[in-house]
Amino acid sequence: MKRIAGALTAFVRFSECCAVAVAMGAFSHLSDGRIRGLWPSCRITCDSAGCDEDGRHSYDVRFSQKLRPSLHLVHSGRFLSMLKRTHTCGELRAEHASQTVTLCGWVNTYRDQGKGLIFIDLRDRDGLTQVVFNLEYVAGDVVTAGRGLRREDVIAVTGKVRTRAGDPNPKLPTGEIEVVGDQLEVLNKAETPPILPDEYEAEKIAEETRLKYRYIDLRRKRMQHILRTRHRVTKIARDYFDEHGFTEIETPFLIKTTPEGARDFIVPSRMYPGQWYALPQSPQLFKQILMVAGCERYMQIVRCFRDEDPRADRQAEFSQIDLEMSFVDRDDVMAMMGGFIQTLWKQVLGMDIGDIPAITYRDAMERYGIDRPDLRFGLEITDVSDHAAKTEFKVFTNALAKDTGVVKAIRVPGGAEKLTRKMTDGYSEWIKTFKAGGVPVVKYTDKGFEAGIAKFVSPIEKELVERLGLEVGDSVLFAADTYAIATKALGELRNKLARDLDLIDETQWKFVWVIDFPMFEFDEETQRWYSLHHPFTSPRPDQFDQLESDPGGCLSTGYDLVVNGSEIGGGSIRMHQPHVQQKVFDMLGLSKEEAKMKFGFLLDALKYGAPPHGGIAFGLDRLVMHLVGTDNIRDVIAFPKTQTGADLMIQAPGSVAPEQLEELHVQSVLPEEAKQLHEHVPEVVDRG
RNA sequence: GGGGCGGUAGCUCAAUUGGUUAGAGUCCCGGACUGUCGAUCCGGUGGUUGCGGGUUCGAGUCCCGUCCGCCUCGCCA
Repeated sequence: MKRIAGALTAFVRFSECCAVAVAMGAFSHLSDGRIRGLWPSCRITCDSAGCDEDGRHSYDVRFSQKLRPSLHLVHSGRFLSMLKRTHTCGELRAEHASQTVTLCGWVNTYRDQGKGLIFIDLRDRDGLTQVVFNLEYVAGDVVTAGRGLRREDVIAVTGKVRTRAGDPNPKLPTGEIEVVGDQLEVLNKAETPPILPDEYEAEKIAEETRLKYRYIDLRRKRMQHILRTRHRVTKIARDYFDEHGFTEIETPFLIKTTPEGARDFIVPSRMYPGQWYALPQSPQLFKQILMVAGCERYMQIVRCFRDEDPRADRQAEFSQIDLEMSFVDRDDVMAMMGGFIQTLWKQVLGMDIGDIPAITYRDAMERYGIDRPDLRFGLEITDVSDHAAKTEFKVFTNALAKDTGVVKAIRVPGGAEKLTRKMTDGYSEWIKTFKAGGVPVVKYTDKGFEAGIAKFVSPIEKELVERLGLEVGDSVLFAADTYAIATKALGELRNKLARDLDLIDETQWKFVWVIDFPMFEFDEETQRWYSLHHPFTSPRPDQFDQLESDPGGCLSTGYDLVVNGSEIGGGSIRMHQPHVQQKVFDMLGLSKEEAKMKFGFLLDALKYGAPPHGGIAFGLDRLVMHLVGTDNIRDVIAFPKTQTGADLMIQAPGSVAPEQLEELHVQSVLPEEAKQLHEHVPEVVDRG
C-alpha cells in the first residue's frame, strides 16, 4: 500500500489534462464520509475525512497498487474541494472590477488564441461571462487543463474581475468585464455533446433530438427562461389566491373512470382483481365535494390526464390551476379570476390588460364562427342567407334548402388586390378540411361585382353592399352549408385570412369572457343530448324552466376565458341541489341507477348541505405559452411527450415483466399487426 | 382512424433524368495564432442515406410495406 504523504488534497491526474475529470469522476462519497474509487490500474481508497473551517473536505488517500508511472500529483489544491462559487455568470459588471470571484458553469464556447491566450464563455442559468486565461501567468496545470476545455465541460474558475482589455461585447450584459482566470477546476469533463445549447443553432435542431437530450436542450437560455416563467406563474397564482382566502388542497390521482368526456388513462388494481382506477381528467368532483366539506375557497395546481391525440397546444398530461368558491355567482367568480389574470400579466409582463369584456356564445359564433374568438382583428362574419336566397347560384340555393342551411360571408377590406386567385383557390381546397364545399368569392370594384361568382350575386349587389358595408376594392368570401359547417369553416377561414394577410398585431392582448353557453348539444348520430361544458354545470337561474321544456335553448352559467383566440380557462357555477343535478342526468340519458353508480357520492353530498358554488380551471401550460410567446406546448413542459405519447428521453412507454402483469391480473392481448410493432419498439425508439 | 410534410456524418443541410469513391458547414481531432467573442487560417477523422423488401447492369433518388417526428381533421364533457 502506498500512502500519499499528508492529507490528500490534490488532484490526481495523468500528465494529460483530460484524465483529471475521469479520475475525479471515479470517486464517490460513502455515507460514512469516506470516499472510494476505482482507477483502471489501481484501487484507491480514502478515509480519515476531515472538514476545515470553510466546509471543504480533505482526505487521506491510499493506493492499493503502485501508481502507474504516468500518474502523478500535479497540484496541491484540495481534492474534490470544489472552488466555492461566489457569483453567477450573469451578474458581474464594471463595478466588480478588481474583486476576486469564483464562477461555476458550463463551457459555452472556447476561443484558443494560441500559446498565450484562451477565452472561455462560461455559462450558468444566469448568463455568460468571458473568462480569459493568460497562459504566461497561470500555473502549468491550469494551462494544460485550460487548453483541454471543450464545450459543455463543467468547471469552476477563480480569478480577478477587470474591465475588458479588449473591446467590450455589447451583446452580453456582462460584456464590459472579464474574469482573469487564475485557478481552474474541471468538475466534470463532458463527452462531445450531440446537440449544443446554443441560441444560434438550437431552434433548427430537430425536436426529436432535443427531446431525447432534453437535459442539454434545457440548458439553453430560452428554455431556462421558460422554466423560470412557469415557476413565477405558479408562485403568483399561489400568492394571489392565498391573499384571497383560498386553501391549496390536493386531490387523489387514483380515482374512478367517469362516463362522457375524454378517454381515461386507467390503472389496474392489484388488490381488486379485474377492477381499475382511472387518472383524473380534472379534479372536478373533488373540488365540488370540498365545497360541500366547507372549505369555501379551494385551489390546486394539478396534473390532469386525457388519453386523446395531442396537438401543438395539447398534451395528454397537462396542468391546471384549479379553483372553486362557495357562496358566489357567475360575476363573483369572473371578477376574482379576472383579477388573477390582470395580476399575472402585470407581474410577468408588466402589462395592464384592463377589465376583461364578455361576449355571449351566440355572438361569438355568429360574428367569429368560433367559441374562442380572436379579437385582434376584424373580418367579422355576416349572415346573408336572406339575400342569397334570391340568387340563382346553386351552391347557395342548395345549401339553403338544407335543414339548417345558411349562407355566410366575410368582407375582406382591400381584398380585391390582396387576395390573389391562387390564394382563393387555395382556400376552396383548404376549407374542405372542415367539410365545406368551397369558398365562392367576388370582388367589389367601381364597376360593381367582378370575377368569381359576380354574375350570380350582381342581382343582390345593393343588399350585399349595405349588409356588409362594402367599399370599392373589397372582396367577399362566402360559405354556404348547414349552420354548423358554414359557421365553423368561416370561423377557421377568418383566422387563416388574418394570418395570411398579416392582420394580427402580435403585441396585443385581447382577453374576452365567453358566456351564456347552451347547456346541451344534440348529437344526431347517437340521438341524445350532451353537456356542452360538463354535466355539473348549472343552468342560468332564469333558465331553470327551459331545462326540460327547451333543452336546446337552455343557457348555462358556464364561462370560458379566451385570449387572442386561445382558450386559457373555463368554468361554471355548479348545481348544488340534488334534484336539479338529477334532472340534468336525466336529460343526458343517464339512468337513476347509472347516475347513482357513477356519481352517487356527489348526489349524496349535495343532499347534506351543499353551498352554492362555482369555479374555474386555467390551463397552466397555455398561460405560460402566451407569457413566453410560443405556440408549442412542449416548450413549456420540462419533460414533454411526443404526439404519440412517447417520452423520447426515458423511452416511455415500455414493456413490463410478465410477473408484474400477473400480479395485476392483467393480460396483454395484442392485435396481430401490433405484435410485430411491439417487438420493434425498443430499437425504434433508440434509433437516435 | 384520415390528410399533409419530413427522416442522408454527432448537429444543420446538399446531392441534376436512376449513373464515378454520397458532398458542404458545424462539432470533434491535430497544427498555427497574445484580444477573441457564432474567432480566424491549414490539415484530418467521421456514413447501415430510418428499417425491410422489390424493380434495375446500377437506387439516397423509382415502387411496395413499415417505423419515427412534426402539422392537421376526427377526438379533446
